[in-house]
Amino acid sequence: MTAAPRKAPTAPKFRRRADARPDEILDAALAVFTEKGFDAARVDDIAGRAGLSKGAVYLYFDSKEALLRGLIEREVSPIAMRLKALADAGGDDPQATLRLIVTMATQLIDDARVFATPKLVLAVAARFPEIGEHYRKRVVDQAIDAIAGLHRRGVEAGVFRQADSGAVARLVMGPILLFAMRKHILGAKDKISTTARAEAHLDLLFEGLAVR
Amino acid sequence: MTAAPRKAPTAPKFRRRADARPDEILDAALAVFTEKGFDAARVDDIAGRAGLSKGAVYLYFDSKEALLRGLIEREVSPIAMRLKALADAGGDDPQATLRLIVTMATQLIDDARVFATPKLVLAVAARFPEIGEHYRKRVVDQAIDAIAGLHRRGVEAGVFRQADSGAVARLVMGPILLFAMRKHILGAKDKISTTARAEAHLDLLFEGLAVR
DNA sequence: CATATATAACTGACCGGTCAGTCAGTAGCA
DNA sequence: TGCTACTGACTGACCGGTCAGTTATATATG
Repeated sequence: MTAAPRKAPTAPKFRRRADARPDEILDAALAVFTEKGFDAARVDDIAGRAGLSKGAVYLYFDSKEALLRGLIEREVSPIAMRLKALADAGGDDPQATLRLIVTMATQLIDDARVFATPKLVLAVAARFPEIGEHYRKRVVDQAIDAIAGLHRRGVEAGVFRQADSGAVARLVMGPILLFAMRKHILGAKDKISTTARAEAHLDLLFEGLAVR
Repeated sequence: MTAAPRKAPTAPKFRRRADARPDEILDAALAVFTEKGFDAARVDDIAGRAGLSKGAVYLYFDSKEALLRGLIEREVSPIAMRLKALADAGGDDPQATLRLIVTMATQLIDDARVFATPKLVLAVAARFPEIGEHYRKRVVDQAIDAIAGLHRRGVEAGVFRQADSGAVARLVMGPILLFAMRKHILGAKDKISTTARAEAHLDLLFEGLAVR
């Protein structure tokens, strides 16, 4: 909250940090948008949390909507990267790769900060359809395609059964998303460990429900 | 939009229908909230769509927020009912019941009107946590519990493999939810038939991915 | 090192538009 | 004639966005 004085006995009212500002403002915007929604969030609140006045925010962003767009934009790339990294990890062993993806995704999405952007996107998508669509194309569909591709390679390699690859992708992602939504959006607080959850998911994923 | 005149050559400016009003207003509210979000929706819009003036809305509801709460309340029960009906259908054959549930749920949620309330809940849950929690307890968790119970009965009957019932429930619901979200919130428009999707889901659900 | 000058970073009071909620009055009905 | 359902103009608060003025820092000068 209060800026640390450097040496002068009187703390300066503000410091010049033009290059760090945009990121600080976006951090604050993500926090406030996530917790109040886009409309209910006041630019004043965002400015306050970033340690600036409202006017300063408008030095870096044209409008409240620009704040939203800039935020989504900044958050999308890292997630897309992470997805790519997950999919590329050990591409020659589809089974092990799938285990890795499920385990990591389960753990990642359990973190409220990681899920903050998806949560925000879900909340604003009705008002800003392009944001929703952009997010789907760059994140959701990338993940789905990666898993579908992984499945196809696994079928060729003889380690996966023949099946609809799209359905496989949904079977991998769906349960993880469902849990995250219950927890981060609908306020559930079950206390199963992420590893236990991933293991149970993987067991069912590979073996199915049928007795044999 | 325009009220149908009953017999008079000049259409009356309004009709006395006090008992039908609340539902009409809630219908309009659901439409406008879903399409614009809670804040961006104007009470004037809702009134207009219901064929009334804004003042009339306040004869039936205390506030905009009361409109939201009344709406969720009204929409929760039917869905809970429907879930109960699905779960109770043919309780002595767990396998067939699961097939039925997946097929029906896949079809139901494909309808934008059916998914309108869940979509709205997801959007407002950040601002009104009790609404999210209420919806989870009365709808989401009911569905999860119903499927988990079904699985346990199936295990006892020897038709399902032993497994974590919670994980089974997520494996049943998750993929359906994921598809609905992509379609209704993120604007995806794939054109797989619902029956094909349900079949692919069921195949994987029962048989899993492992080769045998 | 001290002082003057320039300018970038920032503040906060203010304006204008929007909208939830109110209420005095009007239309339909019995 | 009286009652109920309803209208629509109005109000008051709120908030996005602006801008004249202030403060911190960099640079120039002695």
